[in-house]
Amino acid sequence: MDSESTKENPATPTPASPGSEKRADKYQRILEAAVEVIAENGFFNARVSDIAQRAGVADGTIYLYFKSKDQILMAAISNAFGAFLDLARSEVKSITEPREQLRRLALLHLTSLGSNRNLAIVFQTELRQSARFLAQFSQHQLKQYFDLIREVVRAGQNTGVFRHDLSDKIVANCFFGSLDEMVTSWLLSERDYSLPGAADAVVDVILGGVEVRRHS
Amino acid sequence: MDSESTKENPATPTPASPGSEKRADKYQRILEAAVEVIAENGFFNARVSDIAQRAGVADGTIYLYFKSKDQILMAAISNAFGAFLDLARSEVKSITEPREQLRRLALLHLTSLGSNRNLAIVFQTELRQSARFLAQFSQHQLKQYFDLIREVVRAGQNTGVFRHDLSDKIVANCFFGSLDEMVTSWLLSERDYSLPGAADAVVDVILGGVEVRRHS
Amino acid sequence: MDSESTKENPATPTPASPGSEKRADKYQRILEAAVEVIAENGFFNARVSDIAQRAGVADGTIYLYFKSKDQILMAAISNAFGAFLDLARSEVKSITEPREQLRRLALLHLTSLGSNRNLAIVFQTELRQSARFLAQFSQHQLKQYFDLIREVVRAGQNTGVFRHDLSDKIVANCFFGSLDEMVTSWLLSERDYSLPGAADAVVDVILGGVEVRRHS
Amino acid sequence: MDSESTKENPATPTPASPGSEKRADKYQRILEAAVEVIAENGFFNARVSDIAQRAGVADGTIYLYFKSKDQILMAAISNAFGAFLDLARSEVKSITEPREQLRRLALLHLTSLGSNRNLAIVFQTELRQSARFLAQFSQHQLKQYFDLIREVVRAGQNTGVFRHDLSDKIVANCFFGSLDEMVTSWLLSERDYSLPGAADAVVDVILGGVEVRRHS
DNA sequence: AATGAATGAGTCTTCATTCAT
DNA sequence: GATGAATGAAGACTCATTCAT
Repeated sequence: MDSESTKENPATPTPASPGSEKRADKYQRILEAAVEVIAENGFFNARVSDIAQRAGVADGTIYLYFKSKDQILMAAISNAFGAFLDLARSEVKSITEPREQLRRLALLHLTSLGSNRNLAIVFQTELRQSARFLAQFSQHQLKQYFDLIREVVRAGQNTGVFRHDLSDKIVANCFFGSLDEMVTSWLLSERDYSLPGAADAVVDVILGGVEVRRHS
Repeated sequence: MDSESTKENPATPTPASPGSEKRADKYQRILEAAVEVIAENGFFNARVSDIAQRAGVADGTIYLYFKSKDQILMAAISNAFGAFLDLARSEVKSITEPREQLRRLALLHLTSLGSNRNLAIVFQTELRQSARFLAQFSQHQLKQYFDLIREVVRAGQNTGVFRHDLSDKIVANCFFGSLDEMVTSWLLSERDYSLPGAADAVVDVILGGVEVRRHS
Repeated sequence: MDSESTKENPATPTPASPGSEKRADKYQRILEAAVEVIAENGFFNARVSDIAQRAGVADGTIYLYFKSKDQILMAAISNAFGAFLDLARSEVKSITEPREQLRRLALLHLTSLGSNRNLAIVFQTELRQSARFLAQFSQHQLKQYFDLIREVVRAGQNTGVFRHDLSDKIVANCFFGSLDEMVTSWLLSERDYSLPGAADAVVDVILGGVEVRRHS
Repeated sequence: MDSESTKENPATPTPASPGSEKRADKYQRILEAAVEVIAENGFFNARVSDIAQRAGVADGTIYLYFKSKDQILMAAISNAFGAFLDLARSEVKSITEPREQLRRLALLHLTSLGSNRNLAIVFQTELRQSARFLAQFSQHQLKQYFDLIREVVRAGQNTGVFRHDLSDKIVANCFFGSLDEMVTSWLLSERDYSLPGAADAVVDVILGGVEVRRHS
């Protein structure tokens, strides 16, 4: 995690030299192994040799696909989040009602992370391990997710279903922060309940508020 | 969560032998140095010798006060958060109106972290660096903060000002998650705006919801 | 010691199976690439894959022609020095006057290394990198060069043009050492002067000595 | 031996922080151990852990005294050569006759390296391992030795005992190269003869030349 | 014969921790 | 109690060599 080593573009969803299907397969195996090992030990305590072993390759092979240990985490997160972002965009496009759009996003968010505990751990804990990492990722991909949410919010405001007196940025922060905290809370609990099942409740709070609505 | 606010709180582990004031002073200096160094470099890249230097003590002296590097981080967080928790409890006690109580908590949350950037970094990123740390902290201290929030929520429900159809746990998650995300977002931004100034807006979303209220 | 001069000489180890001209060609290309890469990076920092790339062959192909990285350096030096030795013997044979023979050897020595900087670097620095290499080379090939010089010296002594009170071994050492140092010195300088141009001056010192000759 | 790692000043004859006599002692022990291990294995094949073991310290201790493996070699050579250079200057100052001065320098040169085989190996082989090393060392210390020789030569020319038609630079190269080659040759031989014993013979060649002096 | 992806042994360096002073 | 020199375990990364294709 030298400052030097984080300069490069973290998003390399494809192997350096495309090569055969075998190559792409090995790339994926390493990525998946990395997520597992990192989830179990944390990034700094994860040994490259453990990732190699889990992926079923030799230590040196890792470096045919990734420049450094840092790059593995970057790639794993970029890879997974890129897929999530595509899904999120599809969901939003498939419907037009802003409230329903937020509901779908919440469900996708909780489903995606609720179905892959290791990935959830990496997202909720490792991603934030350093301000540097977070800042980089934030600027590249997380920002796009926030922008998507903010667009939905602004659309809702324009349609007249959402309040105009709220900053779309703050609403997006509340929406994302609430979901994020649900995931963290779920991870730290016994996880004996369904995370996606909480989507409606969260959206209910964000949309409807906590206060009792008086029919004044 | 200023350094001033840490004078006395039950969650702060005291030095092995209470000893003189000098001892307590050195203990504090190490803790403050740790927060600075960790905020600057991240926990894993922070060297114990750097913390010692910043605190103005020898490397070995650190180990007269703390068992390990891990323990320093734990103690620093416990120490600061304990002080915060004391303040939070005072605020809640000082008034009775649940909506105002939430408002005060939000303001305290954002003020505490907004006034000490290093501490904010440690909370938002380093604390979460590993599931291990987070789990420990979560069970011991964060839970008490959540419980405080949940009590306020339930009180509001009992008073009839908050909706009964919401889980206090989920509301607490949304409340905390929203504030938490505001802090993270602020850290990653240029920080050219006042974090406490956003407290009302966040509470407004959580209390009033995003949807336009009809039948007014 | 130009690449031209290496066509045929007995000291060049030939490929395992003589095979086609293509094979011999590839062998030569690897050798030349090795000298270039080693001159640029030093033997230990020269990677076999770099040599392969420079030679336009695959990494593995190197090992069809050479047993190990060490062997490449040995072969490259043997190859080049063998060619030089052939030339040196021809020069000596072509004339009979000992002083002129030494003069021709000096000129050949400085011309050969002065016209191929990479080879000069390999000779002056890489060959001596380890006592192991130097000892091997010294016993096999350099000794023949020294023997040639010593023969000339002894011939001169027998003819009466050279002093009898000097050990031919020490004279050979001085002759070779002087030339050798001229090359090293030239390599480390800006190389803005002609190395062969210094041949006469060196021979002048060795033959005539530094002292002013009285009784003239 | 990265290009980066050779930028720093190679001459650090004293420990980073002076400290006690013990510290200086350990510094010397490491330096001596380094010369031994490097002489036996060559610089690239010498392991830092071997140097540590030979010096009777832990691996990590090496790095309290030297920045890198490279720096150890640099320091060892600088250290030894610096001492030699001081002696050489003393010798030259102690007398005034140029021929005698050269004779003393030759004797010192061969005695110094002839009495410490390991140091001789490091000088004759490791020092030249890379043009980079050689260039650096050459510019800083070896140049001073050459300058000393050249001054003696010029003094001799001014006094009228040495020929005026010779470049002092070339004479110095011949003088040094001859001695240097004597050492190399001695190292590669069985070393069953005395190296200093050859000093007079070498000086005899350089001063008197190989040609028979005719009383024309 | 040629390839080049894969291997895995090898090592420099860091730094948390200890302990003699 | 305080020091800081010393320790030594640990691990990311390189690259000569192999071998299935």
